[in-house]
Amino acid sequence: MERVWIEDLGKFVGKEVEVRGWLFNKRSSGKVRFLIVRDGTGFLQVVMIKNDLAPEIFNLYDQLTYEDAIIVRGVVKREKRAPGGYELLLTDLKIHSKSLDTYPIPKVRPENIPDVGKLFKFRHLWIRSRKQWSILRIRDEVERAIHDFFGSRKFVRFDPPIFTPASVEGTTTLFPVPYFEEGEVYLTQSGQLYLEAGAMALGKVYSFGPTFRAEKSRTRRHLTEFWMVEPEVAWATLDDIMDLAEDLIVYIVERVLENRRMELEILNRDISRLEAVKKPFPRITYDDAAKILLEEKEKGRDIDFTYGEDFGSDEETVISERYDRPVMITRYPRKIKPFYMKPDPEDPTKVLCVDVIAPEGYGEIIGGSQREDDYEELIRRIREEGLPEEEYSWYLDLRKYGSVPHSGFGLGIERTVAWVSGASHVREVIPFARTPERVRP
RNA sequence: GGGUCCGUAGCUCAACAGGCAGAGCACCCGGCUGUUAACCGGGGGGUUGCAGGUUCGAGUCCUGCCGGGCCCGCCA
Repeated sequence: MERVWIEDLGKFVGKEVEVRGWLFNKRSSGKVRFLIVRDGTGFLQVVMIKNDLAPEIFNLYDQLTYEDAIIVRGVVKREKRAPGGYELLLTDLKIHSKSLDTYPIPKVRPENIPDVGKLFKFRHLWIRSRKQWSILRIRDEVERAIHDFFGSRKFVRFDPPIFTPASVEGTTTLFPVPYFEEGEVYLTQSGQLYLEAGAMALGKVYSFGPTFRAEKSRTRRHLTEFWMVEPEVAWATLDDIMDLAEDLIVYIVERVLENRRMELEILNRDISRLEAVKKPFPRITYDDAAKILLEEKEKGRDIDFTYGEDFGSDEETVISERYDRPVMITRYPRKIKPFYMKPDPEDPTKVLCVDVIAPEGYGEIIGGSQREDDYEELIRRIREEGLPEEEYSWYLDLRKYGSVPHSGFGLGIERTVAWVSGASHVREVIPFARTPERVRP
């Protein structure tokens, strides 16, 4: 008999197969009993009919409790009444191992679902639930889409170091790590400076990996450990990478709609909001965005924004509400952006940068820029920021030996997955979230 | 760093103005031949986060401590 995964059951209609998994739920109406079995690839209704089964098998039902590991055999049937469209008419059942205690997470009643925050102490079990299962499968699809996107455009994956001696963005906080005679190094906040070196060597590169920020940010959009994808392209201008960012986001959303529709439905995601994500995205400047905020303020909305400062998350939401797709905001004031961004030749008080704000209040998912490629100008900026010049000597070499225009951006995986899946908090979209107050489990 | 809310059964929550600590789910027992996070009947389950105070009497009021949630700033 063939052992199959639930996601492949459609290929075995009429055949007797074996499924190995865990008991997700059970119900009985006497002589007909139902098991919901999950095996990681899906959820399956299993039917036990008293007259068709030996009593010692039929009665095993009474022993079953949540999350027992079980092995079921039966005949696959197409069945409208079954969730998922297929069910298994049981012929044999084995309890591989019993749950030793009451399962700590209620799974049956929607009104009994604890606050998301409280569930994190059970994260190792919580990921077995339908919604978390769906979110993690969407995350996988997003990540896979990203690799396929860059692969098809012949970008070379370039893995920057995790241990770094200096900060990319001097203002944010770093996690120090003891490092032999060196004393202290830091966990990376961004691979960008290394990616710029990679772009000069390999043309089009991207990195995909974890980054760390020791910010005590307690919001639904922050983690201390999060994943980023960062492309960097030689000879690319700001407009070039804005096109790239737009294509990437559209592709990610398309792929999720194509391959993870069932999961979106389990999450009650409004799919029409995702279907609206098509090219072109609106492109506005910082000054345009500031005007929008001013208009909204005149309409009586409570907006606390001063021209010249960065947008807060409330302001981002107000701006994004005007559009049904991500909005790209360019040319922020130079003084609120890091040293490596190139000033706008038409207005040197601004830099050639872009933030992409996701719809529905999910906030900034991309930050990118055209990089300063002039040697003298870059030194000047490093000194202006009071950064340790010696640490940047290798970075300056990139401008010394055949400097070219180049641009790149970073896309936050968790914020993107949270937006696409409709999750309320980025902690839900990574298997084991790290926040200032939680590193367990 | 700032603001705000909450700790009662394994989980979610009640308990009016201080007066016998309760319900749903989970768990155990019984019933039901197509259930749809089924349903019906019964049962076991508590140091009310910890320490102190006020009171005839504290889950409830006061003080301190511990733990947690949500929002903002910073950012992706």
